[in-house]
Amino acid sequence: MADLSIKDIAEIAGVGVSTVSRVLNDHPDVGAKTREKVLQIIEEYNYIPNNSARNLKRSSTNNIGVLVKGIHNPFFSQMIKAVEEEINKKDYSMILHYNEKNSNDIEVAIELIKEKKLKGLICLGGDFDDLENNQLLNLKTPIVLTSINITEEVNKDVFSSVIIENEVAAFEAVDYLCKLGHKKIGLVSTGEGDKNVGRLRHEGYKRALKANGLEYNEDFISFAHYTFKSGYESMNRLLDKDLDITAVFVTSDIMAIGASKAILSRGLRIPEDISVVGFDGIEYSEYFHPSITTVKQPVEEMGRKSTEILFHLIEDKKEQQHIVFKTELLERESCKKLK
Amino acid sequence: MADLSIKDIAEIAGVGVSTVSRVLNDHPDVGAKTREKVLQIIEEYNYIPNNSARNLKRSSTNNIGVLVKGIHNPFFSQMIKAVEEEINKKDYSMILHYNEKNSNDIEVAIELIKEKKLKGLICLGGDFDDLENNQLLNLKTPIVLTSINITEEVNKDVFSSVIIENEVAAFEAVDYLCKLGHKKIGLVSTGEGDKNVGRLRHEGYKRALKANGLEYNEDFISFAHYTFKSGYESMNRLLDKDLDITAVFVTSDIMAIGASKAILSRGLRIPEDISVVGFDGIEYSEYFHPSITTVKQPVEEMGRKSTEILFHLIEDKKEQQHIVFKTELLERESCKKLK
DNA sequence: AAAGAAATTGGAAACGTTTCCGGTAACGAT
DNA sequence: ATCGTTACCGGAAACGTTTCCAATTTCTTT
Repeated sequence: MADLSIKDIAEIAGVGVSTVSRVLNDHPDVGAKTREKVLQIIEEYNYIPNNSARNLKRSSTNNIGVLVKGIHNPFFSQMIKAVEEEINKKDYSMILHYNEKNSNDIEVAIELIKEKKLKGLICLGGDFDDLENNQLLNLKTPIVLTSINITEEVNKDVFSSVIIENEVAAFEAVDYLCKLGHKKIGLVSTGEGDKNVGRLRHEGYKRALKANGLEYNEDFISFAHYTFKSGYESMNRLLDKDLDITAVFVTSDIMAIGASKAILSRGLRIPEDISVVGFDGIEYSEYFHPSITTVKQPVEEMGRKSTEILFHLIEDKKEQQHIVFKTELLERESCKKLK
Repeated sequence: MADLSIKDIAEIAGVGVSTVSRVLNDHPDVGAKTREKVLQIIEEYNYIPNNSARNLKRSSTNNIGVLVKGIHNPFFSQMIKAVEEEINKKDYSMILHYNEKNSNDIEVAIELIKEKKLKGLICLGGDFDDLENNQLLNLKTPIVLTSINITEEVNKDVFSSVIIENEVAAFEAVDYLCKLGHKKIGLVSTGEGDKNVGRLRHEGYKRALKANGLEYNEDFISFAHYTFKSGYESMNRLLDKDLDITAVFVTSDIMAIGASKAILSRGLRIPEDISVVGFDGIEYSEYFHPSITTVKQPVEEMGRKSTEILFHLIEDKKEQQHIVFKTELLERESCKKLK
């Protein structure tokens, strides 16, 4: 049978449609007995309100967009999962969209918001810096940037954000290697084009070297992007230089796994010959052999918090929030103390 | 400014709203010049039709549901990506939903379809066997099961499916080990509760042993579910039995990585002491060290095909399709020939 | 040129909600 | 009994489309 409408329910319950609507939306002025009866009929006939009609009338949807740059990174898969769970609890729908590597994230976001009439958007990774004439601002849709570094101070009034202390975290990681006695520490990191988290991790590396009286040398840097393969190749380029590095900091776990593979494939040992520290704390790094010491981001928490902020923005129209999470260095098998 | 409506466009273009609607929907009977003019106005004013109104009128949505069991498996992440791309090309929206480990997949599917008024559903993994009184049938929403084995013949009229030859693929994997001279081959596989692909891979293992004159022995079997950790633990249980196995077939790559980690952590070598064959062909198995020989599923193709079938079902109301893909054994570093 | 057919167009109803507005009922106070 | 207040409720308009139907224009055919 065709779906029941609110009119049918009203008729069955012997009340007006507006009354049913009020019950449905928890509006106050409806008598207790009437409310009870209507609720019972709804239950009995398994009535589900038509969302399209609702959305049309309310001129908005229940759609939350999630825009992801770099699906292949399990770090984001995990985050998506957490986000989905939160969204689902509140009876919104998650519309997932993956961004190509070279797409203009801002443009895609705008189009997505307009086209799907999104009520809010969460962006996982990507670049949202070059905001021209407040395109995004005047469509008034709340946006949360997660794992994205906002460089322009002014943009903090446009977006909310959830992030970690990338610079500090990287500092701690490299400082850890220094304290273990390493003097020649390589860096495998995302390129200079990366104004986002990659740059900050790079900065942390620099600062840690300096703090430990070591010289920063560009020869020790090799660029990559967020894939196994790129980490592998980048590490190989670094090793080809014969710099006798004893440790390497890699700014993401999947790259760290690629890099580790490169090291091991050459017959070098981890950590005996080269120590490795990764970044992210995905499960993969724990099950690599040897397990990889890494900087763990509280990924689920970050996902949940992002969603929570978004709902605040949507429901209460509060001002933007900027949350910074702490990270934790997980010591595992991939690092060795030099004597 | 508020969004333009079709009425505004009609007015600007000096035509009736129905004409604009016809242009929008590629209906035939509208004159070439009028069509041209309307199109130009639409372009100029950047008009985007209101989807809620559309959906209401059409009494359906553009939402394609994707129901995933086991997000943590990168095999599915990859698949989701492929599916998303296809869905996006056709200007539908993907609504992603993750299923809990112990949820009733059929119930969730039904609820999802009703609640989100889905136009179609793709299920990645899960269990859709115990179909009671055609609950799903009479809501008439096309459903494609991917990587799910349909055991009840009658259900092939209810769902379409995309799958690989699990039994054959597993046979080939184990046969490969046999041909390398292995006599004592362990199996790490999903439990007996798994009526799905796990069972078939288990069957393939059995048949390969038999075909090579080896005895099937339950002692050599250890059960797990699809996580790194479970693969790790399961392998440890197997090794604890001191059966002197020289090879193990693991029915998914993430489990295989966990299992390999267990082997290596004991100081055993791969492949010198134990050979390992995995299943799926995820990228990580290539970057594990040693890289893991595995059965590669054409995951992107499978995702694309699933979506394609779904669109056929939606648009042409064709009959159900059941596609079986071929797999490929990728020989890598984790297997050794016994002399 | 007239008639009929075909192509093109506009008007209006309908989809299922929400919400404004007004109305009735109940009740206490006078 | 009348009035005013409050609580509760129903009718109907409106949201922005699609589509049926009828009307108008254009084209063919004679």
